[in-house]
Amino acid sequence: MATISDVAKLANVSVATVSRYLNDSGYVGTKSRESIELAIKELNYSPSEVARSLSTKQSDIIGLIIPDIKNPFFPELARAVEDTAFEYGYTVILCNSDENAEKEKHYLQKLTKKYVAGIILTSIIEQENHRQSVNLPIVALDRPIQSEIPTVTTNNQKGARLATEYLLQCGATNLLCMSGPKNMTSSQARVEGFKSAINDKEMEWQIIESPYDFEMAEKILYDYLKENPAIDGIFACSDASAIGALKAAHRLHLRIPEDIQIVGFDGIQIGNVVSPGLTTVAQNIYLLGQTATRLLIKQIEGKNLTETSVCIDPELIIRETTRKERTE
Amino acid sequence: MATISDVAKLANVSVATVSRYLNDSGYVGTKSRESIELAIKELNYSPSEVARSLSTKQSDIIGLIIPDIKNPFFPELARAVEDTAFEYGYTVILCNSDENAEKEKHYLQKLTKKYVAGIILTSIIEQENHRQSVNLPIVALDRPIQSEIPTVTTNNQKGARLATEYLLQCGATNLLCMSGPKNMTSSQARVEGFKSAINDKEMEWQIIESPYDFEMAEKILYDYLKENPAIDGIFACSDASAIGALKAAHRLHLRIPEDIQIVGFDGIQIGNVVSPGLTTVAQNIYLLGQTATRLLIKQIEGKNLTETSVCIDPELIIRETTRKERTE
DNA sequence: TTGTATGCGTTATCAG
DNA sequence: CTGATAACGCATACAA
Repeated sequence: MATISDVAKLANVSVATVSRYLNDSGYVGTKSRESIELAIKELNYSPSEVARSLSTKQSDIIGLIIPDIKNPFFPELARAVEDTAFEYGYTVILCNSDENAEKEKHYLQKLTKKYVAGIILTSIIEQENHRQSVNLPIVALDRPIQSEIPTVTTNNQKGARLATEYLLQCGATNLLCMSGPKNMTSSQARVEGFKSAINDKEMEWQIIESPYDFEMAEKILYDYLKENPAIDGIFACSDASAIGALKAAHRLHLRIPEDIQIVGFDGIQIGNVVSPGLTTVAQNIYLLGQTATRLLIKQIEGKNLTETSVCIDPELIIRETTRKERTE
Repeated sequence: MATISDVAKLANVSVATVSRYLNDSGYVGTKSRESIELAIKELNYSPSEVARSLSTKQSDIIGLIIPDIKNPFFPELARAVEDTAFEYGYTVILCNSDENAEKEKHYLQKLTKKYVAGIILTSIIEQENHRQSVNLPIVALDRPIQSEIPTVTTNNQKGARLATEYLLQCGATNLLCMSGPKNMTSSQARVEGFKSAINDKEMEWQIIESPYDFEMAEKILYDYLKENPAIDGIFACSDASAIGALKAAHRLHLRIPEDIQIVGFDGIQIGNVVSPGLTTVAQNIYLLGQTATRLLIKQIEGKNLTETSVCIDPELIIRETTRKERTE
């Protein structure tokens, strides 16, 4: 690996000049420029980012901390982040926190030691004072952390309301809301949305908690539906649990959507391959990741943020787990 | 951020001693040790990995280059890599190459500039001399690159043979093999496996090419099945195309598995949520990633490899897109 | 057992 | 416009 001083020697100039050329900071004469360019070609030189980092105390690495890339929501998000990072010349380190506070902290520290330029965080830890422990640009994704930290989220409440209202329009009269883990603010917001749609309507409804996991959801719902056969509409706070519900309903020989209707939340691809196709409130996952990354890079590059937080509207995608809307 | 010399000062020793303590290389007296430990606590010191990298010309970063994290095969793989890396104290940079040679090269160079410790590569570029262009530990994953580079793959041929033989046992008599892109060696191997199972049996069979993509596969197969209604068994070289085939068959009102049977390849999660559940040749994706990472780390740490390449057997998972095997 | 000095590859300051 | 040179934070050979 050739170094900057190799280039300098070959080009008969000083390293300072080469450095100036590389970063086009300051002047560099035409002659010098030419010989430098030649030397760089000659030596196939390319600057060491590590040395550069040490000097500038910055790198072009972005840390992305998510719960689990296997969770079907995150690949698309990660992809959006990586694409956007790539576009701006950054590179991303992937960290799976498993919703585990210890692991999350570990990564936060590790990333700091690497002089990463900034961090995108999908965190469960809400009470923790992240900004204090790491003195870096951060943006919270999908789940808000603290008021001071820029956040990109979906309008969960609105989405949930949309879903629930649609379910009612489609004739459901006895609703079940499958919430996510209680400590997730996004799940809380979705439950709120559900309630706001029910509002004061006189009808049967109930809420149960279920993890965002196919199999767990299936198990829980199988038992629950057996005990509560009157339920004819389900709003699940995630597509994962919606699909679990779908399977449970199948096992109970319930016809979908005739006997029971289901609406999910997230808009992950699987919802479209399952049959019947899952009606769901789709988050704009790609936009979410892209926006977060752009917000982060703006911070990194010192531009002050005009918008400190952004909330993206989800969209109801109607497929086959709901009946046709009645347009009387 | 405290530095090593801050610690040295506070502990009343030299930086060299602190450094020795940190890496426990060389001697360090009990007294020094104690005061150093104290100072480190005091200052909440933690060494800069960047400076360390510059000095040692090594880092604890592993580069992972894959086609697309959105492709449902890769999240699990990436997770395995990350888990294993984490276990050994490494960290991973995620790169999506989009099967694009330019992008792949770009990342290869970029990673080199970062002094990454090694690279795990799922490459399409077979003719390229990777090892030459980057002088780093590399291991090829899923798809072999060059003979000299350690490779971790699934036994594709064997898996495909298994699948095809099973299809025959289940009574299929007119087979279609949906291959992947021609230039993928893994797809080639699977086609070979298919052929070897057919061997000299007198029967109808044909091969068509289809990308590993739900929608494309569905489109292609819809047209094809319409023209060739006699086909009663499909071996798809990927679960993605198998699922596409499933949807196409649905649209044509073919009953599965009564009218047409399908076996996929990969063992991605979606295969289990789709209905009917997809019979498939499951790769041990996690083991694949874990093995590759271990192999890489061994190289990085200078241990010579006893096994330069490993080939993992896949497993036939029987679900509902095939009929019961006839045990006459 | 410990400290000094030098190098790792860049950037950046400050004289020329 | 250009060139020394200190600094970035750490590792390490060599002395002491």
